[in-house]
Amino acid sequence: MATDFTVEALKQKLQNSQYKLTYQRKVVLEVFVNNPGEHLSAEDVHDKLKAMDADIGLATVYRALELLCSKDIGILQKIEFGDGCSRYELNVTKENTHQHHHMICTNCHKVIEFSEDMLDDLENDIFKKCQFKVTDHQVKFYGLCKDCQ
Amino acid sequence: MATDFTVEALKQKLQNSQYKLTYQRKVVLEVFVNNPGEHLSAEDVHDKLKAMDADIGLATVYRALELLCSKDIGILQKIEFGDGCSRYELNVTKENTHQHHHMICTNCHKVIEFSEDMLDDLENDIFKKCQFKVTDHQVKFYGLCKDCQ
DNA sequence: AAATAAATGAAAAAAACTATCAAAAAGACC
DNA sequence: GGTCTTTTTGATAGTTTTTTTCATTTATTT
Repeated sequence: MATDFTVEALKQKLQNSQYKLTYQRKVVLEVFVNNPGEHLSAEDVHDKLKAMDADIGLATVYRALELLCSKDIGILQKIEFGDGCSRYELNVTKENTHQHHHMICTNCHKVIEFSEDMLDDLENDIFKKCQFKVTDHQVKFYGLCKDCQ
Repeated sequence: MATDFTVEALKQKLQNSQYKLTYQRKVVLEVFVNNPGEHLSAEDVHDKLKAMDADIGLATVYRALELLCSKDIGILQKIEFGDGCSRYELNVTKENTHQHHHMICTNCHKVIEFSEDMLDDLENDIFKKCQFKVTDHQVKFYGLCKDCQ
């Protein structure tokens, strides 16, 4: 069951939790669908919307991002790269699907994705040793990309 | 070769890069040595210093934290837990040493450490597939701690 | 001890985000 | 369709964290 990023799916999820499907929420999702693989800040989303003649308020962008990241909706995922602002991307995590990791080049600051997970052993180990039930994880690798070595 | 958090080691590293050993940098390091396992924000460090009668400027705390985290010094490590501020801890990462991971309870927001690494296979795989040379990593697990399940 | 280069403190400024509240829009009901 | 109720939005002000500025102080070199 791959995650579905259509407006229909959004509408469904919103209605399941008593939220309304608004133009603003729709176009925020659109920005992510139209810019796959990018890690956008609230400001980035706001700018891209302006460029596509959908000039919605910045506060609304923040509110939409928060909602789309919430446990209820879960269409987006928030990531911290330590560059002073939160960034967001489509949430491709699902029970049976593997998660991807981020590799950050410490020289050119490019962010590359790595789509294998391989953390199942570690998560099982954590549960055995600490009784901590892992539901999600975020992994960042720092190092030198192909071009910067 | 375990990392050494003495003032002598700090002095050495600073001098290697033309930095000066100041009282302020010394006491910032001291706070971390005296509070092992804690993830302190700049504000936290500033407060703890005030409490030990070393009331240095907050801007200086920020500057010391940045320097101690830099590649040149590398005595501290910056972590983002997504709670609105950057946090810092002693950097225990070293070539042959295993890194620890953070587990964050999504219910009570407690942060627990897990001291096994187990990412060598994944890092080797990354190098084979992407020619990305990993030098460091940061792993965060989200889930429910023992008390919150 | 004097010179010089770097670091500090205090305050202002910047940046990212959040709260407020009146006006507008969405969905429900007839 | 139109009306009602509740949610959402936009604009702005406010908060919080972090950075910059610049005159003064401190560390190291000579």
